Amino acid sequence: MDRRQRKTRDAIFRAFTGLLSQKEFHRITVGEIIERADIGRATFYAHFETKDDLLNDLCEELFCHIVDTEQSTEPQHHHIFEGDCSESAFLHLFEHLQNNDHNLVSLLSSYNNELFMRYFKNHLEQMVSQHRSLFASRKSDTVPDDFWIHHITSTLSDTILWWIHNGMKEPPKIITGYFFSVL
Amino acid sequence: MDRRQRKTRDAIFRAFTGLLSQKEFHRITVGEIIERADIGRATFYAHFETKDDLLNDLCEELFCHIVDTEQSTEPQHHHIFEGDCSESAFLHLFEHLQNNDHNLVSLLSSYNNELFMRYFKNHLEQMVSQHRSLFASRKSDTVPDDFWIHHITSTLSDTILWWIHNGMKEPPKIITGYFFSVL
DNA sequence: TTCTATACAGAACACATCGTTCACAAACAG
DNA sequence: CTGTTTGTGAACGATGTGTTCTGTATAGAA
Repeated sequence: MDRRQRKTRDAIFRAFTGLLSQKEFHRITVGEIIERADIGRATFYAHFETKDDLLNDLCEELFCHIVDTEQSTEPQHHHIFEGDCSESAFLHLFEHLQNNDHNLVSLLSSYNNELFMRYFKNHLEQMVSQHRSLFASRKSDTVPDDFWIHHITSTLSDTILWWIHNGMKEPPKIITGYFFSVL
Repeated sequence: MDRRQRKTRDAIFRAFTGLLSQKEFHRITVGEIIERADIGRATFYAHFETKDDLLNDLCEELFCHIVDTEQSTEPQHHHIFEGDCSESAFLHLFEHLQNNDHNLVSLLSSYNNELFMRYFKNHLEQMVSQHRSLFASRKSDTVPDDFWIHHITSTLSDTILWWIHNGMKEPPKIITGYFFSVL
């Protein structure tokens, strides 16, 4: 990819995430984005069809990034964590949010938008499904499987949002404990 | 209140809820609303400052309605329900959604918006707080009170949304059962 | 380095939507 | 009937959108 393209694309993303942490998505104008990114109007539309397109691409990028770091750093932590080794995946998620992914946290804490939350929950549901066996013992026989998976995912998502909105005061280990305590 | 005011106000609400079940809030224009409500542009702005204002008022109206019917119909069901009598409040909520409140269900099932969900969750949190004692025995000592209340509320909200998005196939009693099974 | 393709700048454009204004008509209350 | 309130319809400036154009600068290949 052309170096120029990369530069402007990054500039647009930076400007956009900055604005997203300040105001709701639908209150952000293309004019603000290009002013902050210091690019021409036509340039913006050369890269993205609409504002929604930009948001889509940003989501893709953010969650690609999460998956990458999860897979690359998880093995290192496996032997450090002294509990159930499958639980470490979730502990690691909380740690990652606290230490690395300020962009993601900033988006989750501010005016969240529908599309972004959909991406987020999809990602969490994938993760929960992968570790399904971990929760099997906690499941009551009276609820169907799809409801159960949905419930775990929702609880994880709501726990993360509660944590972030309360300033992430609790250390990741404690939050992970909360999460498993209520299941 | 003037009969004319009531008529136009209702016409605006009808047009607005109809449109809300078809498309996202921020894609709805004032032009569409007044065309569907068959009123003049100036009339709309005589009743509501902005589109957001209209949404606000609609939310107020919807949740006032829920509270009214809850309080008026609950006593009749108390002696019919054979389980714990506090659980009947939640059973009743599910029944009410299935039988009476098509407007609310339609809004919850379609493109939901931030403001509307905030109202909804606030209402549920009030309800959960009122019946706090019902959940005390299920609470683990390791989680703090505020997290516990938040978790119950989220679970209730997510259960309702899951139910609606799956076509409300399960009878209210079953769903109430699911809700209490996962706590 | 030189050449060529392509990305960007900057301005102008038509278009849609917003929220306001005003003069006039219709419905209301006493 | 009479004065007041409410709705009508058209027009307005302001703001944002997405496109188009010409000229310039830069990347990457020869």
